[in-house]
This record gives sequence, structure tokens and C-alpha cells, in this order.
Amino acid sequence: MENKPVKPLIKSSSVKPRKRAAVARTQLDPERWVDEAIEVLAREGISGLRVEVLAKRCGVTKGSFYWHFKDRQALLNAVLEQWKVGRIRDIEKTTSVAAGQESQQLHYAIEVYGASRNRKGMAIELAVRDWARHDPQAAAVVESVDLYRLECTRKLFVAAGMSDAEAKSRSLLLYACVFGLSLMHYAHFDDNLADLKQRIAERIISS
Amino acid sequence: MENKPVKPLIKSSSVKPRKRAAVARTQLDPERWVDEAIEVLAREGISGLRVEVLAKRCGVTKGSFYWHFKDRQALLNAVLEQWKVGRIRDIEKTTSVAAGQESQQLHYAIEVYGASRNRKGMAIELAVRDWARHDPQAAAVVESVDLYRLECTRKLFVAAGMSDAEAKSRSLLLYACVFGLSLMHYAHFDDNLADLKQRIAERIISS
DNA sequence: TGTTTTCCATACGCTACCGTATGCTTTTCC
DNA sequence: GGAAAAGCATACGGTAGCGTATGGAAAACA
Repeated sequence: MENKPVKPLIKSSSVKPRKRAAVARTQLDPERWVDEAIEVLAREGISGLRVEVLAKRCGVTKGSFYWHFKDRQALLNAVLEQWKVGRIRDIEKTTSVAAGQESQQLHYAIEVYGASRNRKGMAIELAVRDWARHDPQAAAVVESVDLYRLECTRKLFVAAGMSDAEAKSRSLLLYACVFGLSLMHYAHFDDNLADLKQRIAERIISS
Repeated sequence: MENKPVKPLIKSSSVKPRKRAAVARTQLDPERWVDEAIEVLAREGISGLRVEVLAKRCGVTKGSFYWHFKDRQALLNAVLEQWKVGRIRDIEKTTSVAAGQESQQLHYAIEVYGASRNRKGMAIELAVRDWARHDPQAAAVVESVDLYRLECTRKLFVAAGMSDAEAKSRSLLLYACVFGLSLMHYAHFDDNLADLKQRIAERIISS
């Protein structure tokens, strides 16, 4: 039996930073694969996230992929993990605010989720949630992210002077509305969508 | 050249009702296929809606399918159409109400969309919307359904005494919230979800 | 009853995709 | 410079799915 090198599930990044900082030519690291995977996920959804398609986008063949990852599932796990930490870091940044600025920050939170800008972010969001409908692992990640987000904005509502129960309901309403709007096709419902959105934001936030 | 019978895109239903009402044994009509397709759509999403899978569920082979439908796309079109008319008929039923009962009816509309009951209906709803993210035809159907629904509830809000602009924003908020909630995983956010939902419904509907 | 139409099964070619095996090239290290 | 490891290409077997061709059985019709 040959002493075949053990293929790690995901190649440890600590192996990468070698002496030579002079960059390798078209060397791919796992991060690159994951980044590209998330790009594809945003555009095609989980069903379009195929190994060979991804390899073509990276300009290599799947021989490279299966060196970095055990199988397709290992990539999906990495994608979920990266999405999770990214979302948590993002929501921490979005909901940290000086005292007295809570309402403005809540308005801003709704703003940044607006489908107009941040299209890619919302596309990923929806793709992951659709994914979660058929995959327990993805569902678990979505749940943890949801709970964290809900908790962060709940604190903002509390800091803005609301009761805990009311703050919870507002927090849930806020995210439900944000995601729901990105799911609907209402562009032709009114010719002043900005006013509509403004009214909605007020309804969610104001006392 | 043989005079091969023209295969209709979707076999006209008017051909079916023959003299013999004594039912055919395992004869399938297009409606049966579409019904089963919607079932699969609810469970697996559009990517799981495969011809051969569907045939197996119907207890036949795809030879039968390709007699009733030109190709997979023809089935998808039929699914979209059936979903559309079903949704419109449904929303008409849900939003028709005697004068003075508008608020109660709006509460009821939120209720029936609750993910607890009507799980299958919401699963279809989400599957179609995910489908619409990658298919212009599906997007067009979703848009028409959305606009119709938004208009129906807008009228209710107006009848309940709101201004037109406010009614529009409430209508949009209502559906966004309903769909958004079904997209989130908040079961462990609070141990009194009923109270949370109640507060949310109040926030959406009450003046 | 025999013919025609309806409905379905079987078999085929084709493509996309997964995962493995194996070898080649480049880098790393001594 | 040479061995070892890293990184990738190529080739293979296997499955699933689409759509077509063709034949056979069952029903409808005359």
C-alpha cells in the first residue's frame, strides 16, 4: 500500500503562507473557491452550484477542486460557515451605535437591506434561505444568524425605549418585512415607491 | 410521410369527456400531472421537478408524460398558470367582505398565511418565488399575482378608513411580513410566539 | 368485430454532473 | 541539484435527466 497523503476535508490555511511571498501564479486556495462559490450561489442558487461549473469559472478543472475539498458537501459546509461569520460580523457593525441614535440606526439597517443597493447580498440571503428549506445544516445556520440578528435589533428597540415584548415583535417585523419585500415584485404597484418604503419604515420603527 | 397526429402543447381538456363516464383505469389527464407537479414543487422546489421523477410518482413512465406535454417547459407553464388562477381565486375569496368587517378580514388574511397551517400553500409560494428569481416567465406570473393581492388588500385598508397612500404601504407591509416570516427561523426567539404575532398583526393593521 | 385513435412502455442517444485514479508540472525544502 | 510535496490535468466509470422513436395494449367508434 502506498502512503497516500491524507486529504484534509478543507485544506488548512496555515499551510499556505510560505516563505515566498512572491505569489504563486494561478494557485488557488480554499478561500478563493468559497468566494467564487458564493458568487455562483447568488446568481444560480444552490442547485447551480456544481463542482465542474465552479472549476470552469476558476479557470481550472475539477482535479484542482478535489485536491482542496473532500467533496461537494465540504465546499457547501465552507460556504455556510463563511456566510455565517460574515453575517454576524455585519450585523454587529450595523447595530452598534452611540446612545440616543437607535432610531436612526434602525432606519439605516432597513436602508442597507434595500434591494436596490446590496443586490448581491440579498441574492445570497435568499439563496441560502431557499437552500435551508431542504437542508437541515443550512437551516441550522440560518436559524443561528436569524436569532443573532433578531437579538441585536431587539436591543436597539429596547434602547429606544420599548418594552421587551414590543421590542421583540418589532425586531421580528423588521426582518420579516425586509426579506419579504425582497421576495415580492411590487415595482409597478405605485410610482412613488420611496414614499411607500418610508411609511413602512416608520410603521416598523416609530412608537 | 405518415400523417402523424399533431401533439398539442398541452392536450386540450375538451377532448377528455367521452361518452363513457365509466372511468378509465389509470388514465392520466394533464390536470393530474399538474397537480402532482405542484406537490413535488412544494416539497423539492423547481430543481426537483423532473419529468422522470414525476412519472414515477404517477405510477407511469415518461412515455406517458411526453404524450400529454410537449416537453418539461410545457408542464412548467401549466403549473404557473394553475398557480396563478388558484391564487387569484383565493385572494378574491379572502378579501371579499361585508362593510365594517375590514379589519377582522385583514387579521384573518394574516392568519391563513401563518406557516403553521397552510404549510403546503406557503411551501408552493416560496418555491414559485425562488423559481421566479431565475425565470422571467415565473417572475411575470408572480408579479401579476402580487399586484392583484396588493390591490385587494389596499381596498380593504381604504374601506377601513385609511388614505390611499397609507393603504398601499400597509398592504405592501402585510404581504412582505407574511412572506418574510415564512422565510425566517425564529421559533426559538421567544416562548410566546403567539403574542409576538399578535403584536405584529396589530402593528400592520391598526391605525 | 375490426379499425382507428388514445395512451403508455421500452429502448435509445445525448448531456451534465459526481467522484476516483493516475500522471505531469511546478514549487518547496535540504 | 535532487527528492519530496503541492497543485492541477486528464481520463474513466457511474448516475440522472431530457427528449425521440417505435411498438403494443386498451379504449372508442363505426
